[in-house]
Amino acid sequence: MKNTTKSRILEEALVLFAENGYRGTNLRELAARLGLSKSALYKHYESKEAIWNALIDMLEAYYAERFGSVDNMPKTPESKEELLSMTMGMIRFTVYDERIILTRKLLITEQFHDERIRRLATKHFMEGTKNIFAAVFQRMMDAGIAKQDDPVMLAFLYTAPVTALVHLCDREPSRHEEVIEQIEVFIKDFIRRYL
Amino acid sequence: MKNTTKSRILEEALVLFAENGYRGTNLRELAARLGLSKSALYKHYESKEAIWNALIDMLEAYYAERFGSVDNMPKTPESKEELLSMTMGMIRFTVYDERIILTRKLLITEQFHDERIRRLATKHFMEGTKNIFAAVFQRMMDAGIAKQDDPVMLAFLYTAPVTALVHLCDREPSRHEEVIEQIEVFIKDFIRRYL
DNA sequence: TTGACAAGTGACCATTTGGTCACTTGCAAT
DNA sequence: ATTGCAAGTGACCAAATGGTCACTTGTCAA
Repeated sequence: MKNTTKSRILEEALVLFAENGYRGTNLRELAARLGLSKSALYKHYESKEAIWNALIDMLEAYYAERFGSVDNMPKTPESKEELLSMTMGMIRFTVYDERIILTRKLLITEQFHDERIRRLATKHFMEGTKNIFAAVFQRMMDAGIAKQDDPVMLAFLYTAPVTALVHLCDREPSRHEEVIEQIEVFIKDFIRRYL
Repeated sequence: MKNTTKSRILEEALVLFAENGYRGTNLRELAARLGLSKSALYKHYESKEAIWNALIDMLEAYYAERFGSVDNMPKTPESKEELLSMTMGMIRFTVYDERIILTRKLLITEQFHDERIRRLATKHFMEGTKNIFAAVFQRMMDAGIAKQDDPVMLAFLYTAPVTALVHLCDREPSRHEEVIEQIEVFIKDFIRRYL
C-alpha cells in the first residue's frame, strides 16, 4: 500500500480493531502506535466511525479482487496431485500471513455488529470460496481429471471442512502445524473418495 | 434455572454480552433490564468481570453436561433414515433456540478475547461434536447399518459442513429455512455417499 | 417487639474516551 | 522572501462507565 499517513492509519486500525473489536479500540492508542497525537487522526478521518468505514471499504475492495472476477481464480490443476499442492499452498499462505489472519479475526468477531462485515463473512467463509472451487472442479471434470459429480456440492464438501480447520488455526495458533497436517490428510482423503 | 436475582443477572448478561460483547456491555443497561439499580448488581457479584466469569462457569457446566459424558450422547440411530431425522431434530433445535443462538454468538465473538471461551469454542465447534458423531458412526458400523470406514474422519466430514451451515444461520437469520433445507440436502448426500 | 441481615437505592467519584479548537510547523508555489 | 495550506500538537470538554458508600426496606428468628 501507499505509505501515506492516511493508509498507515488504516493498517494500524486493522490490527487494533481485529484484536480488540470496534468498541475495544481507542483512538489514543491507535495514534500512539503511529507516533501521532490523537488529534492528528482527525486531519485524515472525521471520526472513529469514518476510520472503521474506510477500513471496511479497503477489505471489500480486497475481497472483490480476490473472489469477484473469474480472472483471479486459481489456475485449473492438471492433476489430482496438483490440486493438493495448489490448495496446500493457498492454505499455508492464508494461515501464516499476519494481515489475512487479522482480517479473518475482524470478520469473525464483528460479523454480528456490522452489516457489511456480515456480508463479507458470508462471502469469504461460505459462498465465495465455494464458488471458486465449484468452478475449479467443473473444469477438472471437463478435462477428465475428476469423476463426474455435482461440482457445487463437491466444492462445499471440500471448502467447509478446510475452512473449519483454518478457523481452528486462528483460534489455536500453537497447533498450527498439527492442524495443517490435518488439512493435508483431509484433502488426500477427499481426492481418494471423489476425484 | 432458579429464578433468583443472581441467576437472572446471568441470563440477562448472556443476552447483552452475546449481542454487544464484553466491552460493549454496560452495567447500567444490564441492571435496568432487570428492573434493578446498578448498585444492586454489586450485592450479587463483586465486579463486571465477576459476572462475566460466572457466566462462563455456567456455559462450561452446560457444555460439560452436553459433550462431556457418554451418557448424554444421542441414542444410536437404527437406520440411515433415523440418522437423518435425529440430526435434523438436533439442528432445528440448536438453530431456533434463542439461548443457544446467543451462546454461539458469545463463543464466536469473544473467542479471541478470553482463554476459556476459546477452549469452549474449539470443544463446541470442532472436537466435541466430532467426537460425538465418531461414536455414533462407530456404533452404526458395529451394528452393520453403515459401511466400514474411519469413524473419526467420517464424523469430521459430517460435522464440519453442518457446523458451517449453522454458522450461516446465525449470521443470516432471514435465510433460516433455505439453509436448513441445504443441511437436509447435505445430509442425504452424505448418507448416500458413505453409509 | 426487636434486632440482624440480605437486598436494594441514589448520589457521588475517578477514569476513559470520542471529539473540538486555537495554535505551530514545514514545505511548495508565486 | 512571502503566502497559503496540509499536517500535527496539546489543552480542553462532555458523556459514558465501573465502582463505592451511606442509607432504607422487608423479612425472619429469638
